[in-house]
Amino acid sequence: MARKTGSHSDITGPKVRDAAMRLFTKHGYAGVSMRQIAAEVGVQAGALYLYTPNKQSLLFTLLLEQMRGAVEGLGRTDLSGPPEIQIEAFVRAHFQYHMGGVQGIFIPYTELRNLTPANYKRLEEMRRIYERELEKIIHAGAETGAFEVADSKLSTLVVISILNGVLAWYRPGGRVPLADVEDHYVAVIKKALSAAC
Amino acid sequence: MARKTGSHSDITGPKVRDAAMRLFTKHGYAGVSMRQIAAEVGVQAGALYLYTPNKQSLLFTLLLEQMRGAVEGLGRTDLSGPPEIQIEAFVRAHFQYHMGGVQGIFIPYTELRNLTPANYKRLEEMRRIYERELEKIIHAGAETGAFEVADSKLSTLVVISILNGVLAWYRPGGRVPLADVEDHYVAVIKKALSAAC
DNA sequence: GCTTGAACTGAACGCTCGTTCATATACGCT
DNA sequence: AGCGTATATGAACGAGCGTTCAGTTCAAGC
Repeated sequence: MARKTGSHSDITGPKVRDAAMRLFTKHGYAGVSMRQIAAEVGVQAGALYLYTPNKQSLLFTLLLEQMRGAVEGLGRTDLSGPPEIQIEAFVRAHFQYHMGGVQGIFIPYTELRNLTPANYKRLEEMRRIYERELEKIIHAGAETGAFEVADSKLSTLVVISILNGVLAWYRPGGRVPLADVEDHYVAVIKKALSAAC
Repeated sequence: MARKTGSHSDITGPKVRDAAMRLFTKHGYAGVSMRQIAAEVGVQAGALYLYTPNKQSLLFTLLLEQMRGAVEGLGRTDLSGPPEIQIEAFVRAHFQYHMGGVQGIFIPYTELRNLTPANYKRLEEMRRIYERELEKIIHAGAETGAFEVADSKLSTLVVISILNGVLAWYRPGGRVPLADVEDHYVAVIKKALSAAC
């Protein structure tokens, strides 16, 4: 047996990425073997190497696509107007890209630790771009008095961690619809940045 | 060579737990080998099995101690008074136990996925106790009108994820002292639960 | 000082890992 | 219809995995 009927790289390629994405998300990079990914695709392990030079590169590519998508999504977002409006747009853009993707599969940023130093550095730069955008909003809000934040860098870290925290608990098909969760987070973050009542 | 000079289980035992804790936290359960842990302790891999029946049990024990400590710490906390005071006490208790431990090493709850189903179930029950305590506070606040939350179960999830998010980014010795971070989180969570301004 | 048991070594076990490669088959093109 | 190549198999590689164990050494009690 060798090549299978109906096999095509346009089909198998995405299947490989999907399977890797799903498994990395569920079990973590170190907890997933190439043979597991291959089994999920319905192929032998060796065949994966037609689609990726190695396991590390597979993770890196997926994370890179994710980060690029997030940054691009932010680029398409209208971040004008007063800070309260800007922050809402940011939160909604973050939600839309991170949660609205293909059936809510998103490799957590924790997996960045499994990258080689060189690969890590590359993604870290993209992440910085993303977070810088948020920091600008918060800083502007602090200047105008729209927000009450003692330390805008600290507040940025907190808001980012709040947003990423959704990935840790939200599962599609749960009791609360995603749109409601999004609204809830918009409200929470706006209040968190606002002046105390 | 066999037994080493000055060797004693009272010394090696804690060393094993410390090393495992540190490495599991940094690289994740699947990313750490027994030989790595042994090397960190300064011992051969076989010697670890004097202190744990297997790798899985090592993780389980550590996570169990953590959860038990968290629940006990909460038990020692005075959770009386109005909801705004209660929630502050809860946040501070959470911080004190999760961040104030031995040089800030704390295995993230993400590692729960590496437990066997039986072990997972046991810890999940303890976590439920912990979160139930928070939910009671939020629910009480919603009843009295001290908090403005549309869905107290959802708010509980969000607050828990916010609190656990600290572990993802905070590193001891950073720019902002831990006490300031704690105050910041107290303020953020109180505002997040409060009525909109 | 001798004996006994606790603490550890170092080698080995069977497996699984990531990766390579000779080989085989199905597809696309002429 | 037949050729070339894209797509796969399946066996194999060395390395590392978790775990076991016979053997060795140190420490402590009599």
